[in-house]
Amino acid sequence: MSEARSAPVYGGESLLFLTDEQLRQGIEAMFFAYRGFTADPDRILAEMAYGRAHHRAIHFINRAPGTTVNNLLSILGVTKQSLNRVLRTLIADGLVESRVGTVDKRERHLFLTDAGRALETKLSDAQRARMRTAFKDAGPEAVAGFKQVLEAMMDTSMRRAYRNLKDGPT
Amino acid sequence: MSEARSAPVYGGESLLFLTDEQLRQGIEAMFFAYRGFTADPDRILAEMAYGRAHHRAIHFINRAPGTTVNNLLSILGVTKQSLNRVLRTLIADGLVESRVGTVDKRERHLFLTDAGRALETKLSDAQRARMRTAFKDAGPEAVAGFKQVLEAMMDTSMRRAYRNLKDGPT
DNA sequence: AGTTTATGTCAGTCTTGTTGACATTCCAAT
DNA sequence: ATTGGAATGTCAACAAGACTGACATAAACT
Repeated sequence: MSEARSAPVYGGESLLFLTDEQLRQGIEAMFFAYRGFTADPDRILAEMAYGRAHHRAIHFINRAPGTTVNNLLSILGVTKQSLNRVLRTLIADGLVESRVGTVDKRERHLFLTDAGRALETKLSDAQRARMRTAFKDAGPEAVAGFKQVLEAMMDTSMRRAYRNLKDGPT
Repeated sequence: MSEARSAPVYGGESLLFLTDEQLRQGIEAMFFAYRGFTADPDRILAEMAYGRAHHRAIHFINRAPGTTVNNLLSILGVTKQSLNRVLRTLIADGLVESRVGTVDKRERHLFLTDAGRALETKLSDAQRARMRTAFKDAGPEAVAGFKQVLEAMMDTSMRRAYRNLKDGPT
């Protein structure tokens, strides 16, 4: 169907993974895989009145308990108004607790309640199950490559945030 | 911050990539990388009156010229109403052409016009540039692993669609 | 002839994002 | 002590893009 398929580019074995066809495959792999990636938690969230935005907030509050709204904002990359709507419902529903900062009282520190942690577990269990299967099927070396490429694909600021969560703040 | 970080799990080198901490990292890597993945075309689309949905339609029409609406529907995983709105504007703007099927006249076969192909090139150039850099930085083996994990993460039906586009229909 | 399929369209709803405007609180510098 | 700016919250309005449900049309199949 595509030209590149019927007429392969000869550029040495080591460069073949940079052909337009290879890059297109990477793009499509990302598209289809991301759908699978979100499918399981989405099903759970649909049963409640929540969406993906709630999941993201819950995930990162669990990951970095006590994080400020501003910090969460920069990780999620949305406006404060958008996040605030999500947080308001989560707080009202008793899944998230917002504590006024002791050092700086303008800041709100966010924590999951027991109910919030329960939902987080339920959601991430579903998501991790798929990730676990994929990791197991592909093997450790593939997983290392997977993370390497994804990290290289991030914006610089997001790579910082990612490494910060991964290795802890320096 | 997390237990798993301060107290690593000893389960043999070959299983360490299946710890909850490793899986969480995979989840976050997907989240942050997907943002980078869509960032460049999103910027271009924002200048026009288009969004990510238009990009997806254009991408797959370009990838499989002459595809039917129904086929595109199953690849994109949206409702016909949702796709129709996007297609209507693309056809009205002269980027996509819809031809009545010769064999089955109920079907509409979709093609990009010259203008549509021009936009497709512009969008995918931006997206491939990032992918190319990421691939080059990570190296061929990492790329192989990247694709392997992503493929394992897809739903079965999406994996079929992906392979179909990748290797051509059997 | 009747049913199913492919497509299109109208109407209404929901989530999640956006901007802009404005209030409150509080730290920090003058 | 006052003023300026930062962090947060809230209101309103809006748009994209997904959804459901209902209905129309034409073509194909049985």
